[in-house]
Amino acid sequence: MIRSVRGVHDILPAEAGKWRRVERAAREVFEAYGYEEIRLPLFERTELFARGIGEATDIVQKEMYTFDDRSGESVTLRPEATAGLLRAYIEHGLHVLPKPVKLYTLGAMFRYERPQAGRYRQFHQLDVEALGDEHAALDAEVIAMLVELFRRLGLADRLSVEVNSLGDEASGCRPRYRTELVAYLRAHAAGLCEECRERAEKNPLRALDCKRPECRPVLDRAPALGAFLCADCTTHFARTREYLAALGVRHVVSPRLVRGLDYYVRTTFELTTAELGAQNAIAGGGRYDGLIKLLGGPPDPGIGFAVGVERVVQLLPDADREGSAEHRARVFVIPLGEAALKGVLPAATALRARGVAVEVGHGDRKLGRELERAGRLGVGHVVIVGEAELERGEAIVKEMKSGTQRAVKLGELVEALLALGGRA
RNA sequence: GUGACCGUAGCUCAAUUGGUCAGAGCACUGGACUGUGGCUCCAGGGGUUGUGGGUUCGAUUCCCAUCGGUCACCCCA
Repeated sequence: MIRSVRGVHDILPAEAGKWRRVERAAREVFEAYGYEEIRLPLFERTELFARGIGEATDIVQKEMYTFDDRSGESVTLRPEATAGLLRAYIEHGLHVLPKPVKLYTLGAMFRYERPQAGRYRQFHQLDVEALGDEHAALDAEVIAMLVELFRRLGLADRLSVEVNSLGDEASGCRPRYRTELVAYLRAHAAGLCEECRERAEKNPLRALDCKRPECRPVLDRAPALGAFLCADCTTHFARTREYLAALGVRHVVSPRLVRGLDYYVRTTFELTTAELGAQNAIAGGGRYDGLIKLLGGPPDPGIGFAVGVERVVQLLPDADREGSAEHRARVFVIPLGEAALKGVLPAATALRARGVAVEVGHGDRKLGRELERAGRLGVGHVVIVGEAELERGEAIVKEMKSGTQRAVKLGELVEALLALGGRA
């Protein structure tokens, strides 16, 4: 047997309904906020991710699906959507559109990682980016929209919203803080775990998020980023929070919220849940004002987020029997014998053309068996056509729930069933 | 990349210290019920016990390897 590749999963019909719910809700919410869909390639030149995500990040160093195509060019299955979306924004000159340019996309991403709860090699994200506008009101609107998505999915009260400001590379407040933090971590290396001592050199901000209790005393007294923010960043963050309050978005400031990608500046945010084990982040994003320029585009600011669809789906309750039958056949046609089958096919086709889902039996089974199948498929009505009915040019329409049935002329069958409408 | 636990029918799981132990329930197909269902009863199909080696008279059971699953670390959505 040929099995699927490690870390990838089939989404079977029983689960697909939940995915559709999530995707439908996302489209509705994003479009209500003025975002338009953009569809992007699943792979890009490796260089794009190396530059956009950061050479030093784990994603680029050890988690990318990278290979050479037949021309010898190195390409990579996208590990996230932002880099490719910005590439398209630059390549097609979308920056000439009225700002902010609001785009969303959804689909599969790939990372070569060891599978774990909520983390797979092919995973799916909803990705939203608002480009060319740095107003704090936009930061708040983006976060509010994300919360609205989860409210609509009935999950809002199982999530918490964390926000932080990382300062700015350009204004220098983040570099200043990083220098200070590294000095502090080195000075107190004795009180830190080995990993944190490494982080102090590699990625100092991430040390703040260490889960080991022995590191807490040192880390809790580390210099706080907030105190180092420049005047502009301080104001931007304060105003973002004011707008969030005005939008009614409850949130907590989490000084340790330091995202893993190099390009984030100023506002960062995350939606977390206590229900998914170690992979507790369900969505996250932030501002990346220098990234578009870094990728060769105009000096436009940007802010966006990604939602892990697998993690959202895990939080959704299983659809009940009614819900899962939503898209199944609503009418089950049971011909008895070959002649009846041929006689009823035109009506079935006509119904399908009118948007009614129809399942047609093959005419070679016992009526009782077919009714049993119809019952288990959960259809509302069955149409029975036997030889006797065929001779009279009729069919029997039976309502499954009540068991009542009546004869209908074959020529009037389509209209009769359509008239049953939603109750079918 | 590191570690822990796990791998028997499509699914959920049984199989006493290695000795008819390859089974049950659900699901599927057919029959009881010659054209009226969701119940019941009966029967059937389906497994080289993840794969490959090894120990043994004999391995689902013990050992090694490998592949996969799960969870955690690293990191991250």
